[in-house]
Amino acid sequence: MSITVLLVDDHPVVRSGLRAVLSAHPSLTIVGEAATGEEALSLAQHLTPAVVLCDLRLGDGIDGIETTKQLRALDDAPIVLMLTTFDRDAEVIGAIEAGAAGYLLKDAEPESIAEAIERAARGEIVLSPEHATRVLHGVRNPPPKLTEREIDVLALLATGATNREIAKALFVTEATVKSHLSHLFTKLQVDTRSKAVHEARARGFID
Amino acid sequence: MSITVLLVDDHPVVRSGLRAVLSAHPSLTIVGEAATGEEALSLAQHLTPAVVLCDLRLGDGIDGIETTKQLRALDDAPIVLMLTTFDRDAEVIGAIEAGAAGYLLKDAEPESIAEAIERAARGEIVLSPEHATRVLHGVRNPPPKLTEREIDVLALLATGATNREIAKALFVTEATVKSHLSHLFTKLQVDTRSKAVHEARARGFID
DNA sequence: TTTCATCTCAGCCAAAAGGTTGAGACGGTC
DNA sequence: GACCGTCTCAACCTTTTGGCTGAGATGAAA
Repeated sequence: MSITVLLVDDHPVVRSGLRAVLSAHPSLTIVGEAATGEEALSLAQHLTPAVVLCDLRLGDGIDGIETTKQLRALDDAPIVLMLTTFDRDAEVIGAIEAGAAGYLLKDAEPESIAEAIERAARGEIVLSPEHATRVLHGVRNPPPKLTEREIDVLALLATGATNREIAKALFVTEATVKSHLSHLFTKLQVDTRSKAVHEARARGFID
Repeated sequence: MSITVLLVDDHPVVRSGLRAVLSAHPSLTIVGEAATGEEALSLAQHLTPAVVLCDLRLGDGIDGIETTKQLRALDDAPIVLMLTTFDRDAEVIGAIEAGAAGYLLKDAEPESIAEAIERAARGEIVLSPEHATRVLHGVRNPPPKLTEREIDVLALLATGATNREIAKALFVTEATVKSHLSHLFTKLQVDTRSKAVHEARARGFID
């Protein structure tokens, strides 16, 4: 009995590569490909694959995390494995929270990708030791929840904006910006704007 | 007469994808694959491919730019096409300066990748209109040359370090750090450390 | 030799950033 | 109604940053 797999990646070349690599395994059958999250959801409903291999970044439209959430909410919910180029703490944790059964790096060997799919299909959680550690750590030290306004400030901060510029852009006073910044610093455990940007980047809050 | 192509990418999946996509074109013949720059140089000498399709980032070892330089210095120098996920000004210009005949984004359609190889093999320069514009712009506005010490400071700056921390790390006084920063600001045409980091990132000086 | 770039450092001053405390308004929740 | 989180703002103060000018040491290049 072959495991049915749906590939989701916005890069045609990567899809072809995965298809080439995985079709060498008789235990896997690729039943479809999607380039966007929307397409993935539509195809998953029609094809009811056992496993969806989904890129975290999907160009336009909904992202991999959101796609995963919606896939897992389907009636015949497939097992979802996230595939990505980089590994960021916040994203790994986000993927697991969204219902993904695992998180794979694209530079993995073809063998280990196939093996991961098989293990996931058997109901196992597939994480590298480092990822597993970080997910557990993330559960113990949950990432701080930033408010909408704080994220607004953070986004502008990352562009190098001064408090005055941020204030003007958000239609508030500098005092308000400083207040948000103070909270951000506390939540991110830093004491300068530059460190805040660095930390936020490391944690995956910004790109 | 088929165009011989050598694939260079550190991701096995991407190599398989390119092979699958390009082997559909009878005018192209893939004669080899390499996962590192060193391997690429060795194979290029033995296989003398007409075109080398080379990823810009190659994990460990020498990077795509350096690989390109060395490939172009060979006796039977192949035409080099850079393949990359992101497009950064400094990298596009760097690739062209290193002797690459073009710069392709990985999310390109398979058709356009094959077409680009054919055009490059005919001696054309393959750049998207936006890239061409930016390369020309880069020639008119050459990117500022940063000194070693300035890059040291920049690297620490990007981690959110204060002047005092940078000074301590580099075994100089804060005055010296401020001096380097002043020069950096002038060269990057910014006026705050945060903007400097943002600008340096945008220009590809740091990741 | 002279010139030039680089790296180093100093002092001065104004502007920006950061810490602290406190507080009003609003909406949702218990 | 009381409580809490969020967003908003203010005053006060210290530290950090950035602009400016100037300058000594070194080494490479013209």
